[in-house]
Amino acid sequence: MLKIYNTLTRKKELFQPRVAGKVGMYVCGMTVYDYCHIGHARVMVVFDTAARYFRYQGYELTYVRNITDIDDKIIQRAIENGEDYGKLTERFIDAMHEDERALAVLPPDLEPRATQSIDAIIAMIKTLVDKKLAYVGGNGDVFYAVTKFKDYGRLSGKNLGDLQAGERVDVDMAKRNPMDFVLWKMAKPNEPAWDSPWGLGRPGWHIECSAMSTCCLGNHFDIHGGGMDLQFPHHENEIAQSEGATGERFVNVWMHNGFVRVDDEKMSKSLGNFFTVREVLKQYQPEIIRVFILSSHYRSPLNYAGESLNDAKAALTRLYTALRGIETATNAVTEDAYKIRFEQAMNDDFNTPVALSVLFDLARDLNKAKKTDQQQARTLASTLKYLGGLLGTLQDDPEAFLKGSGEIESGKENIDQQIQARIEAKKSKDWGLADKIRNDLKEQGVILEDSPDGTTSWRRD
RNA sequence: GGCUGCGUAGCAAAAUGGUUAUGCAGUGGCCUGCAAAGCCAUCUACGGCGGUUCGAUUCCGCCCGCAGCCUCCA
Repeated sequence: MLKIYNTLTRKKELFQPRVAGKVGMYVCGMTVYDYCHIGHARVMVVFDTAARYFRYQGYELTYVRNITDIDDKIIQRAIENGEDYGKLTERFIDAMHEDERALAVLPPDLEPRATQSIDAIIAMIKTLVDKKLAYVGGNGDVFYAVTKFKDYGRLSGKNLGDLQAGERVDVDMAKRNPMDFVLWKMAKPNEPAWDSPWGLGRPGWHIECSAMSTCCLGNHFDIHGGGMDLQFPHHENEIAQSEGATGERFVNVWMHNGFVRVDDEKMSKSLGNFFTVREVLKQYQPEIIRVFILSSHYRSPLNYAGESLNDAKAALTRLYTALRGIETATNAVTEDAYKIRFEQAMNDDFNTPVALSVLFDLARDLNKAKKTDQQQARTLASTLKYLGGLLGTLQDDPEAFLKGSGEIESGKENIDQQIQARIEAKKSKDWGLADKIRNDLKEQGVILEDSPDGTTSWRRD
């Protein structure tokens, strides 16, 4: 029985789909004006893992993750670059999809874009204006009147009184209440704009998610996810908009993932302490990043450091080393004991660190079986690969992972030659030469491993 | 200031009212020409002070420290 921590109730709850056997999940995606960093990668990997698990559990899942392709930052970046904003967003959408594929993140079922959802956005704003939940401000922008929504602040545990006491809020005189937020923003000259009942302009950030999620999944759906920082005000505002407009409950379960940190500080664009996915990929194989992300629970902070990536690499190396040289069959019988433990972990609010620990126990068993019982070894290896697959890992050929992908062929040939030379040296008991070859290769980052049968295999350090 | 959440061994990271997490690193052993890998054994814990309890790292209170949100941010 799957339990999920619901931000709304601050408790783990038994997951009960609105419609038996079906799940609708919406996740706030990227604003595409720059490359994805590791924090974005975490959202992608975390919810991809959840999506995979829902499907594994037999649910018919509709997974929606939007793209914010119009907002202030995009416009600003386009101006800085002297680039058409549409060209800019296309570029970064492509880059995002590339990163996603690298991290074995399966595409969501629907990926709506703000600029392609303008009609739905305008319709929702219109409803809100008609219901007097929204008004046109002094500057022509349309605002949501937060005081008209009784539950405002419930998700983030805030109340309007406390918020208004905050002094850092820039009071916009066009608003009636400082906490009111913009639904439709009037265009300045030469800005991208769409026609609306309130004039040429563009949607505010919060409304697009309300419009796109209800469009794709209906007024009321199961799960809404995103980073912790979106809890307030973004998700709070979404609730106000959607429930205000439809009069129905919006979302049953709110899931928020924790941040990636650098030196105990949030990794973010504004702090400038971020590492892009493509940057990290130059140094580490993509699967290492994925395992790094899954090695901590999705709600916990995840500290980014070279050391942590190295840990993930070592962990993954152990698993692939266990799988090395064993035939795995896709339809093979799986070891139920491990499968059960794995599922128990995942059922407990997607506890991937525990799920991974099950894989390590399995690997130990597999290593033992390799020496004694080949049939059992195959079963365990198949189970390991199968369970790993549920986390989106261990699907590579073990040799390919251990030898490093994108290896230069000539490099490989050279290594093979050296290994041959060393085998000859060993045959003539020239240990000095044999050790020299091994050390030379080690300095090139190649580690040799002799088998009892006289053959030698290698892997990258 | 208000509201969330966190504080676990050398590092990372989980669970749990009494019994092995797990990965890396360390130590001893097996294996090996020697290594590596693997296997076996093993050492390092639960921020501080009180309370509840037969018993608390685990529940409660207070304190200290840290982070996040309250402003665009995954």
